[in-house]
Amino acid sequence: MDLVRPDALYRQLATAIRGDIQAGEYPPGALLPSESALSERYGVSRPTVRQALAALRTEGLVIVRRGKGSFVRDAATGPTVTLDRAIVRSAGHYADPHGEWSQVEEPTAYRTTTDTTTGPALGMDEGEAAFGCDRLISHGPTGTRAMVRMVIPFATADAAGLGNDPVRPQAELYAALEAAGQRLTWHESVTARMPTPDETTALQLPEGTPVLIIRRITGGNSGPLLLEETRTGAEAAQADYVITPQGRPAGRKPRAAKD
Amino acid sequence: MDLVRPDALYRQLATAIRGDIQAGEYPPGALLPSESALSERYGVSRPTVRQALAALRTEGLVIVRRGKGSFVRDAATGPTVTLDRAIVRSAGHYADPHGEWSQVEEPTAYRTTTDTTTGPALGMDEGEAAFGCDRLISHGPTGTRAMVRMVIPFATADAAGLGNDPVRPQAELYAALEAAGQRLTWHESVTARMPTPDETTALQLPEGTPVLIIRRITGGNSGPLLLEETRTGAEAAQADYVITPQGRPAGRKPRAAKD
DNA sequence: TATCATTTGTTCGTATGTATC
DNA sequence: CGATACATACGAACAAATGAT
Repeated sequence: MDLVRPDALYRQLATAIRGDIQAGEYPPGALLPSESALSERYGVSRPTVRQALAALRTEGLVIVRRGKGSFVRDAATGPTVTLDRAIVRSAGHYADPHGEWSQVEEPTAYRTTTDTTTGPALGMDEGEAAFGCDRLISHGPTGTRAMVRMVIPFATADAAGLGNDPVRPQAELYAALEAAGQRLTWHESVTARMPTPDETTALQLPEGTPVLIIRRITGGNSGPLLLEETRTGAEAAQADYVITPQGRPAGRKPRAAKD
Repeated sequence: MDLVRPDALYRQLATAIRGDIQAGEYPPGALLPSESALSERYGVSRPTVRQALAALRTEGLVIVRRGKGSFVRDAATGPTVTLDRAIVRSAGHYADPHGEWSQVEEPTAYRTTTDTTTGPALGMDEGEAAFGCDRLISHGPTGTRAMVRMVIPFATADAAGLGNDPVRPQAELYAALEAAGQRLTWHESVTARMPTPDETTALQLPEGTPVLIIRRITGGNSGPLLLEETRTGAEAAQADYVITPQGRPAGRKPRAAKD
């Protein structure tokens, strides 16, 4: 709990609490200390605590109930509604068919551990080891940026023969997994929230715009294999799904005034 | 500038300023009065003014620059990127498989004309006549609300034999269209933005949460037939897409901590 | 039912720092 | 440099919701 950097106090406090949540100190659904307790523990005033909590609230990390307290939002068991869409069959892979996306900076590969979000999604416990890889890419024609994160459990990396170098394109990963005898399944879900400070700068977001979050879980013969998460400014992006009757390829898109 | 209702002062102030902006008193790009000026004009303290401005900021209506002032945001929406997801072959319809959604109020049916958004999406010109229908529904287990809007061109209503009463469930509509010999295709896109004040109240959204917008266009043998748009708070909803290999039904969902 | 302690919500006053012009 | 404007932070007080007594 170093509150020493030349940054706003409430931001430091938000960062500290955010870290505690992601580290599992406050698991999903848990009750955070009261505002006055936090105020005392960190030696700041209650307005400052409230400002920090407000930030975490817009990030969708925390839910506050008057008279009760602040709770860590639980995306899995909490009041989350799932709008199920049609069941479909995959045609191709995750694609950049026109080669319009380019890297802004070199991908960052690292070792990480599953947290309360990624763990359950991958069917793993919290704190298990995995490879991580972050990419910051940019869409040439529009300049829109996107962050792509992949989380690859060690077991998956072994199964696909990736060794210690999981940094490679998605298509290659999928091919390696299928070559290893996996029959792939995808599950994608789309949601949105207000960005974190990091995302605001990395994605160059204008004020007041949410981030669109597209999470894709690749499943194999016996459970989830890997997780990809794409984040991009919602004001300049949409996720498109085309659903056509069996056996017939997708036709022209119905949007005319697009290009 | 009535600040009399039994609502929080800063909300009333935000509403007042929002009204002035929408009334054109402060056009896009205009400089708002300074915080102290507003404080004096409305007879409230500066922290209260700041709270009101913060609310307008999260709504995306206002941008604040330190040392300069508060400006009406120029909603110049630039070009958008489409993240194409690869999908083929439909299995089911738009569905509420568990019957968990109920109507909050009676559906509102009306006649409307296509605008710059709905027109191109339906392959029509702007200003053509169509039926419209708005529903406000609620998810029983969680209380989450959603607004569903349907736009049905007259030609489609005729083709499906709907007459002047297009107010009926989606599944029935789809069935009628298929019975009329249409081979249906769906195209869905998901995006998000900050809610309008109307949406905030109708959907009972907490501050700082975006709305998720799911637009579905149903296509037939010779072009788009109808448009559905679902809007719901992103903090409690996600759009789910399951993609499985051909011929095999979708398995268990990879999220474990769900049920 | 009524009361009470706890917790968040709202509002004020005040002071200081920092960016802009 | 000084004036203006926003950013941050503290302290204080009361209102309103909640849950337990």
